[in-house]
Amino acid sequence: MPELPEVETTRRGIEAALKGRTITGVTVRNPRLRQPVPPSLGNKAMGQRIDAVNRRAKYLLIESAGGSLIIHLGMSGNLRICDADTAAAKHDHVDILLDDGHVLRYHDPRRFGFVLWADGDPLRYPPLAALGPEPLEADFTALHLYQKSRGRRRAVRDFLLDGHIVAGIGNIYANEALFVAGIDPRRAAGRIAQARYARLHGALIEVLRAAIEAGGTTLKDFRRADGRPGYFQQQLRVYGRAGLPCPTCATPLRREIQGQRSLFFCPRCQH
DNA sequence: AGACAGACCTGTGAGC
DNA sequence: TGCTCACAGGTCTGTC
Repeated sequence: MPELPEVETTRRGIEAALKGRTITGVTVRNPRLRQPVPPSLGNKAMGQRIDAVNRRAKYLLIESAGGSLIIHLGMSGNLRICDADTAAAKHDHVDILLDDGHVLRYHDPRRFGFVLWADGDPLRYPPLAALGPEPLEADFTALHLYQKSRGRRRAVRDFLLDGHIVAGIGNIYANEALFVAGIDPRRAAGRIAQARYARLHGALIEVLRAAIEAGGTTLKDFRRADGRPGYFQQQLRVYGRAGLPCPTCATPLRREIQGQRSLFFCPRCQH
């Protein structure tokens, strides 16, 4: 499910229910996530008062003075706020219990996500420390993209998916932004001119902002914390639309497999 | 250093 | 109805 807009939508949806609350317990129904839920998670989290709910790339950081929960939603995860007595459904793997009788419930059919605990600054957790800039923060610039791309022979779509270059871009929004910028997703990243990276930089920001505004994209699994879907799928220009007319020139959109993942693009508008 | 395949999982829809 | 196959929003690990 979740790329940056979906994780940010989730963050906004759970923040008010968590902030200022104290964790009173953790229920783990199935610890076998992509990284196993640590046995010590409950003891570490118990009694901690939640100060902030932050996001870095696609990671959610639920922070307290004594440490932080680091939650990743993988491909099919979601988080909901519900009452403690709400019956658990299939794939509801972890509950974080709160002192007001609510529960933060982690649901993930494919179990590609995880729930961890970091004792210190969660940004020092190695996968987080290695990430590139946040695309909606000021340190993400067109120049950064251009400079990082020099000498790279990989396709620009795969370059955008690399979190070390820019954080949080997944396959949907990489495809969408490349369409908006008029760039062929198969083109080598190192062979795109600086002016075109300026367009791509603007397109990424525009597409991500619009998707957050719409509450994310729900293709299948994604739900906001209150259970509602996102609505950005209605604004997708190319993703999942192979064979349908290009919104600009009406040429049928094309789908190709590259690096084991689908590309969607207009063969006429993108070069 | 960088590029790529493979691994981890379950569910769904298409085609037969 | 039921089987098999392809495919899905991510990212870590290992190999060349």
